[in-house]
Amino acid sequence: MTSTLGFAIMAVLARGARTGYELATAMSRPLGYFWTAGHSQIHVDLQKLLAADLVRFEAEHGPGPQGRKVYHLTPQGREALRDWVTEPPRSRPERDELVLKSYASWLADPEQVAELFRERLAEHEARIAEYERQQADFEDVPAADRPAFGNYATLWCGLSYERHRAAWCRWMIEQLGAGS
Amino acid sequence: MTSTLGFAIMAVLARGARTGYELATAMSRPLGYFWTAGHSQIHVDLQKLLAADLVRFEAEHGPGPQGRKVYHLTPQGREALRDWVTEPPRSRPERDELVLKSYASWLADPEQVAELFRERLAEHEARIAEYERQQADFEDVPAADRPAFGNYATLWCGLSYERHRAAWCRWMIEQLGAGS
DNA sequence: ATGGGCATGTAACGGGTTACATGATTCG
DNA sequence: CGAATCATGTAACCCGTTACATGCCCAT
Repeated sequence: MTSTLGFAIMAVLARGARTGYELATAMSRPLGYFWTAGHSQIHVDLQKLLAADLVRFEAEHGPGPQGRKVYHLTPQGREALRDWVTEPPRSRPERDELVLKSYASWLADPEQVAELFRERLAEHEARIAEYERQQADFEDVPAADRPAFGNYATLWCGLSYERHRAAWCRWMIEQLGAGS
Repeated sequence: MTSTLGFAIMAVLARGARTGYELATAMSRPLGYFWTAGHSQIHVDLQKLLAADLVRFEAEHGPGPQGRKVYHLTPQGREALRDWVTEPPRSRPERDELVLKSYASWLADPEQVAELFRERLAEHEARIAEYERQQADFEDVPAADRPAFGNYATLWCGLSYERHRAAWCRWMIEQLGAGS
């Protein structure tokens, strides 16, 4: 059974061949906002994909103890990825530390809690500005059958998420100030 | 080092003494939208909290092979929880399978992808209706030093999140239909 | 020549899920 | 008396993080 990370790797590979190292940088923060992985896990999963013949690699002479390995999707890999896209996602449990903190916030000093949320708000606002810049680089919404559509769709979601988060932070700050 | 689940347990215990079983039901879906855990993990973590003297229990004669154990926070536990609230959250990596699917959606049949998002949209709309009902049960926003404030804050966040998600689903469905 | 970036991997560990194991109480 | 619910716990396994280990290539 291919893990979700396996599909994430294949989703990147569907846009072009990469080394494990390049996959790791593409999937590290702050890029790749929706699936992150360290290089160790990527190498492990690449070997599983290799065993299932969903990816293959061209060995190249280059840096590293074993040289470069440029991975690409096999036709089966592309097919498996396409089939996976339309399957309903297995829902992962929501785990949000900041929401948990808000749940216990009544115990703490409101001013300190407000400070915590002011810091988060600044982060969200910075990300909103960055995503808006990225969105402005698109002249139009790409057509749904072009790879760029995937980029645009995730960007739209990320922007919407950050705005929702920022709004919540503002509401929290307001509430915490109102009691004084 | 207390795990985040440890703090989640303490956050529930701060509202009143519970058994491990009651903690597990309180932290299972669909309740407890922001931190879930199975009973096995809860028992493991309760033993760690016990070792750190952050919680204690009263043994009661009752059901179960070892009887009931009603856990409550110790003063140190309450203090640790209060201190933790105002510490910045260690950010967990964003991992969102649906966003990943949207990133690879250009590979698949638009109508099938649209169907996937219509199903998700229906789920979000159902949750919005439920959360709105719960929100209506509050007459006012509770004061920031009352436990109910924590409930209201998480509910606010959950509602805002579901609306953002629903909006994204609607946008996706629209885009996927536009190409025909 | 040496330091930083490129590059591939393994090992140890922690947290979480699922399955397994056990048994008391309560209600019909 | 049997089933559902309440209740506690262990074991196997998976996934991910962090740390460790190695070594090439290129620019200064």
